[in-house]
Amino acid sequence: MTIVLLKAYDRMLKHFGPRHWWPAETPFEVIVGAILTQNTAWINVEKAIQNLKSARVLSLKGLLEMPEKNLSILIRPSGYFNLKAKRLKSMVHFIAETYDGDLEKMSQAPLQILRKQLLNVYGVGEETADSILLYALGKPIFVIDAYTRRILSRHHLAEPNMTYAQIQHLFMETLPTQVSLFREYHALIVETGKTYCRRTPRCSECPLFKWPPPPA
DNA sequence: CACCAGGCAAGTA
DNA sequence: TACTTGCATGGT
Repeated sequence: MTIVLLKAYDRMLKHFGPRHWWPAETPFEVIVGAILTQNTAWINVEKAIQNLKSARVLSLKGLLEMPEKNLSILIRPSGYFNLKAKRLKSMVHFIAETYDGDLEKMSQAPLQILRKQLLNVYGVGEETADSILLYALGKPIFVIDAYTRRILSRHHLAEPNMTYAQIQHLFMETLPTQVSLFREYHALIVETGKTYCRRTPRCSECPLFKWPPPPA
């Protein structure tokens, strides 16, 4: 499995080049984006983020002070706006209360402690928690998303009914524990997924096509 | 027009 | 534990 995953990485890297993810200017923006992108096309998240920037509230203090109702109007383009406004509020309250609003301080905490705390925040599940840990806080944990599942499944490397933890272990017990690798690998999976592995795929042009084991 | 996009929580059995 | 459903905009 080690060779298989590293080979897949090489192919995607050669095809797309380094991604330098996550597409955000600050760690705080990563956290906001991680919540806004839940089951949502990134293009719509960009519009919501831009609205927050234009309103000059894309900061912990800005979101803390803004009424939830106003916030929901700004993030409207990202969909589920009432729900996500509540989730963003929960997140900034958690950071303010637990780490004094200091992401630098937050990133000093141990990975497993942080992960449990994040999963305890309303609106944060495993993927969102791990995205924040890896891309905002620099913690070595591998992010599993819909594209990861779909790509592995189509190449017969995993069953569709495997749990998040099982897929995550597959990567983390196989790859060297390195933040830069985990970041780049997941970024390449998303790029490959977006371009070639949607529900209606373009397998023949995918960098992982005709590579063992091939898609059905 | 129908379908889908980088999930999650709450409800049901 | 293992499903099902609501949440919502914008692009194809």
